[in-house]
Amino acid sequence: MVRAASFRNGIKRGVWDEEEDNKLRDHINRYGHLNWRLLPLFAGLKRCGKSCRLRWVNYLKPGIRRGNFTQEEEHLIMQLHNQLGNKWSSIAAHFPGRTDNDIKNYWHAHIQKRRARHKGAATQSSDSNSSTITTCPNQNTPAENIGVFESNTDSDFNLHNIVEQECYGMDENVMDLLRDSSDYEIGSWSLNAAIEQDCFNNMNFGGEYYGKLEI
DNA sequence: AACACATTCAACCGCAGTCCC
DNA sequence: CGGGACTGCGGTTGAATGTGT
Repeated sequence: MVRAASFRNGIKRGVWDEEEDNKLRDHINRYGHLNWRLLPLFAGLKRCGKSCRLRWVNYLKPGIRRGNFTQEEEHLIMQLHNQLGNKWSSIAAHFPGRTDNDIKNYWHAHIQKRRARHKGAATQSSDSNSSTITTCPNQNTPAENIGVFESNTDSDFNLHNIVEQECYGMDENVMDLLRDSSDYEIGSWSLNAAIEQDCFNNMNFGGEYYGKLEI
């Protein structure tokens, strides 16, 4: 899963081995990293400074947290991404121990792909689904009233359909939040949860797209 | 078992911003 | 002010690993 080690102009590239990690860790623990360009020279590494910095920042620095992201973390990533865009370092600042690279990878590997899947499914389902939604968009409804959501769970119309059909110009991140809800098929709980998390307010979601949702 | 395709994630690349002379 | 050196960031790559056929 890593690039094979190779040399170019005397500089080693690719995967780091344990000995290199130890050299880098020991050197920084002793002397710090005031100058990344000169650091490999003094640490006895055949790497460029950039590579050393990346290795330290993403993997060797104490306190780095690895492993799976929790659902809460994923939701927060989506919220922050909506606010900040692809400012991975700013997003990572909200996750102690997580690196921007980790979050960026997670975003591309999980969240974006899931969206693509959902979009594909939405196209298919909307073709065969004859349900219609009546909304009152553009009512300039205050944000605190946005969450009004009336759902008849006996009908075949539920949050799933709303989200998958993307009928409201709904923000992608909000849709992801709703999709992830355990009672996605019913919807009311997850919408409330999203409201509780201030998703709508934070995402410039209020008023512009939603009035009262009537189904 | 063997192959093909998909996924993951560590690492590289290029660019922009900052600092210093 | 201009230019070079350096750092940090975001986009992208590519090889190992996983999964399906």
